[in-house]
Amino acid sequence: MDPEQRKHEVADGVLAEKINHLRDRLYPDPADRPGYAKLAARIREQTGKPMSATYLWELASGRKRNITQDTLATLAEFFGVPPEYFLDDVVTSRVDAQLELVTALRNQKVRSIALRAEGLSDDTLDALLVMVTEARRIERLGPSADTARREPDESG
Amino acid sequence: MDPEQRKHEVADGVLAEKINHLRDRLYPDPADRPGYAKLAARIREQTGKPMSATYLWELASGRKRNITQDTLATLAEFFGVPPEYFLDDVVTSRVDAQLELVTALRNQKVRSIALRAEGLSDDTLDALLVMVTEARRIERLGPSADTARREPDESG
DNA sequence: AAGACCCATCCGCTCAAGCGGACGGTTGCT
DNA sequence: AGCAACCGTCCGCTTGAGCGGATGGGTCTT
Repeated sequence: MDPEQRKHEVADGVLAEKINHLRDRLYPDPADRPGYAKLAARIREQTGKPMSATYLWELASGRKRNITQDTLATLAEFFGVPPEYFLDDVVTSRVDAQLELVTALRNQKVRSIALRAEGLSDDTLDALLVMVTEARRIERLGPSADTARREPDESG
Repeated sequence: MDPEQRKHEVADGVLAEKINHLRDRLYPDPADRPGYAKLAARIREQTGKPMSATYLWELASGRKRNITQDTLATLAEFFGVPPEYFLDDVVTSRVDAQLELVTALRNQKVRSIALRAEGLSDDTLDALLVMVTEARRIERLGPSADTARREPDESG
């Protein structure tokens, strides 16, 4: 199975899967693997922050999922993962889309052009768009990643 | 609490600052800047998730700080930043560098121009820079935020 | 067979996350 | 002057995150 599709269907219970996965990885031997009571006790000892066995089970079984920043930080600290580990979901794709733009804007002159284009009239922007597209053709560059995309928002 | 051994001390206390910073970046013009009531309404419209004006103010003023994953995702989605922005300082500063551009790039056409300008030769970029600057003068727009800045990066 | 543990699961409570509605102050329009 | 709209701020309420303390069932010793 491809791991890209499952993040859509089980987007609700991902947190539970991640906690169980981290517990299994931290205690590979099922014989030595502690239950939620002992695990919560160890989290309390190691991090100094509160953590109850009941709530830990509720999280691991998917009954509760909307955790606060404090709880998230506690789990991340104990399992030795960055806090972002627990919240990478469908938003990741949107970040990727932004990264594409960030790559283009690494050039200082491209940045300047973008900044100075802000606020210009629609007609002027269209004219500039024609120019830059034509310049691309002249310099024998392939079409930009933008040409294929169609985003129907941005009221203005 | 225990203010002794926290590694992300800044990330804890300054959620309020981050929210205010993001609001100021998204609405650079103080005259057009909405209050918490209108801002919350826009968050609701744009994300489809609930968000009250009172709670938004409580967050921005530092009265509440331990937000849940849902609220965090709502804010991140609206402000166009990765959710880690509110957790990690490193991510915060890295994203902040881009936010100024994101403000300008809300316009779809400006985005397209920036994407297509990538890879063009230096001479062509200079020519485009002249054109867009001239267009600004013709349309009676003030100088962009970029014109005053001198950044000594991008050696090549 | 009974005591001592540990397990997953459940019930019910506390308290803060989150919200609705109001208050007084300021700006601007008529 | 009045009204309308918006602002930041406060109060009190509901809801759910998070927890303490049962419960019953399994697996060891003795």
